[in-house]
Amino acid sequence: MQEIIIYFEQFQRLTDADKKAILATCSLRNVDKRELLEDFGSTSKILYFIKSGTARTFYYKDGTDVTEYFALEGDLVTRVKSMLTQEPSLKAIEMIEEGEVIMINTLSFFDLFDAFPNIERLYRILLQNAYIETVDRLESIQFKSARERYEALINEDDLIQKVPLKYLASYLGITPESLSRIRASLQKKPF
Amino acid sequence: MQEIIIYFEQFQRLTDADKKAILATCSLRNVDKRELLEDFGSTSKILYFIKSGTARTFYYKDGTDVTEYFALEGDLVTRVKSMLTQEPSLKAIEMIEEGEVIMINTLSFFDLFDAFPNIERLYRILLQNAYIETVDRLESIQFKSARERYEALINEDDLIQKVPLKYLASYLGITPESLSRIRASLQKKPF
DNA sequence: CGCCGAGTTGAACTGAATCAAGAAACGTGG
DNA sequence: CCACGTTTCTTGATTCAGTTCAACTCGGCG
Repeated sequence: MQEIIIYFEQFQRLTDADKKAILATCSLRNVDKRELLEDFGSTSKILYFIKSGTARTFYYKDGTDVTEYFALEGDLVTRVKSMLTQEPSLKAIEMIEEGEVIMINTLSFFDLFDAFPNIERLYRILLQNAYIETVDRLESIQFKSARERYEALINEDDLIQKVPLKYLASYLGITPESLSRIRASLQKKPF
Repeated sequence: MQEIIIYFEQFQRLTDADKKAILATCSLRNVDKRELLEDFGSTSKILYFIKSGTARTFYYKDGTDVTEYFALEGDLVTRVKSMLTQEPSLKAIEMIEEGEVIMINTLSFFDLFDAFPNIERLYRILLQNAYIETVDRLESIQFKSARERYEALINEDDLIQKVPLKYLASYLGITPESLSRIRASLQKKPF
């Protein structure tokens, strides 16, 4: 489970004791394609790190499936609001491609804060980054056209192209038909 | 400056020592209408609490003035990204109505974290709340019509109705003309 | 007063949604 | 490993919310 330590150390230098404490809150899980990491209605107590595979958080909005977020290899996922408020979530986390995830027990993890200040700092930085990402995404939805948003998305990580189109469409806030047309038009003039 | 303590205690119980430490990082400022609390290009080192008056953060997007956020009486405002990353901001904070603000020196405030765990916790909660608010706003922009967004906005705090229409429009991600039409149509059938 | 920015109203235009139908890809069972 | 049915993706025609551009009105301030 070293992957997660390597990931964390991008943001905050950790001592051996820090690392050991973190690893004690973690466990591994293999997940099949289509399997749910977390189901609707439950309260989030786990933060997932995607070792391999692809996941998404999604929910039903007026009966249609809406993808809120994609987690590719090396990303963290959780149902943020539920994890932060400890209220049941209306969202679920599903594996799009089978893979392996590291599960961080958030309650044990939060308990480390008193004894391990680096870990609390790390957590704060993760939270800040996620926040900034959301603010940026808000701006992009508000002021960019569907096409610009799609282009920005594949530029930032082209792995995302292997995700089924219908999931991508709802993530971008457009219909699958529109996304299909955007793709077709990019084929013709990809500049 | 008790107002800010009262505000904070909604989220985290504070000892007298906590309060004293917080107040030592605060100062007061009277601000005129149209005056900038923070100008473009500077790096954010202050978190503002609006004692009275109204403020907004805004920036120029392709030459047009875009309001990112409104802060009414009893709200906190800052240029989040710049405050968190300590990079210069392309945004500014302006007073829409003259009033009085409490300025929290964030660098001193962050320095309190080691000695005052309650304050670090408080900060984390504030960050979490702001994050959740942003996630909700993202969802509303993505899935609600302009009219629904406007209705939701005035429902949550009708003080916002006294803000000039053009600022409201860009906040909602629509043109002033569209907002004017929405208002006109609500006059006719306000149900 | 008269000007100027803010708000309103109208008409034409456009990006994306909707509805509908066909093509391709996918997986499951024989 | 193929055949069939289901799901996913594409393409077309139409509609609609919101934009753009332009002209006009109103209210406040010098």
